[in-house]
Amino acid sequence: MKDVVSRCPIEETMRVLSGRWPTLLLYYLKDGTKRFSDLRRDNPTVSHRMLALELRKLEDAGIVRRTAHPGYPLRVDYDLTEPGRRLVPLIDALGSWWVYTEDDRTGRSPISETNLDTAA
Amino acid sequence: MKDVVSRCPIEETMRVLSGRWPTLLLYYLKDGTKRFSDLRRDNPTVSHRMLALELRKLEDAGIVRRTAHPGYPLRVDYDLTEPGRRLVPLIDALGSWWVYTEDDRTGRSPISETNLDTAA
DNA sequence: TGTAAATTACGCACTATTCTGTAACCAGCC
DNA sequence: GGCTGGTTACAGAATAGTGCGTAATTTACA
Repeated sequence: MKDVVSRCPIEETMRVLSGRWPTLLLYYLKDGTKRFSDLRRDNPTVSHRMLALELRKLEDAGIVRRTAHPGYPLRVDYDLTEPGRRLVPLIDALGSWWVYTEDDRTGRSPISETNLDTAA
Repeated sequence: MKDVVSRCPIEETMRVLSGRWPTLLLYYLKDGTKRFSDLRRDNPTVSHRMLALELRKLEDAGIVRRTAHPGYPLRVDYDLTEPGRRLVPLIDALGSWWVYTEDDRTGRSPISETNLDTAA
């Protein structure tokens, strides 16, 4: 349980993306810059604490950029970094995979092994 | 915490892939059919309980196929389904993303926003 | 030849660890 | 005092690991 520092990039990636919120936040942030309160509104089920925690995790991972504006009622903007933006289409691809393979996964197609012509 | 049954395919996908083991198992299974004990050998840090649990989760998700051979000593084979195999390159892409964006994520390139020429 | 031990893929109960939410509090400025 | 973003303290829930039990057959060995 220490921290085995797996050199495996897939594991590293999943360490950041695992959980319920990271991909959701990516989803909302791809529209552009958002504030803390915007993100809470976008996703009312995330708690104040979780949002702060997850945003910081994504920031530490270099996926999200945090910009604090000095001044009165505090203002902090969040947006995706370059790497973050490059991640978005990959996440989308996973969503497409889910939709596209639905019949196969749920066993609608009993001969999922034999349709070699459609594969590739 | 009930189960909000998010209709979002990305959330659904992440629900299956989240955690430490699913992508790892996918990684080992892409080589072909493996037995329970093979997978334990491949990844000595996973407990047998976790392995059984995760394999079943992947099976339920339609990503992994379980084939039990009757008779004792018990023998069970695991391999990827069609959807599972289609998932592999997407997972690999995440790994590549991690490696490829490393400099940007870790802040090696202070002008990660301005190198528009290199992007796309 | 008989008995004990190993094998394989688990299930179950118990414990340790981690995650998540609630609530309260803090900061600075109107 | 109110607004915004954030942190801490605590509690309960979810998750993960350890170890034991099980099945029927093979092997080990005296």
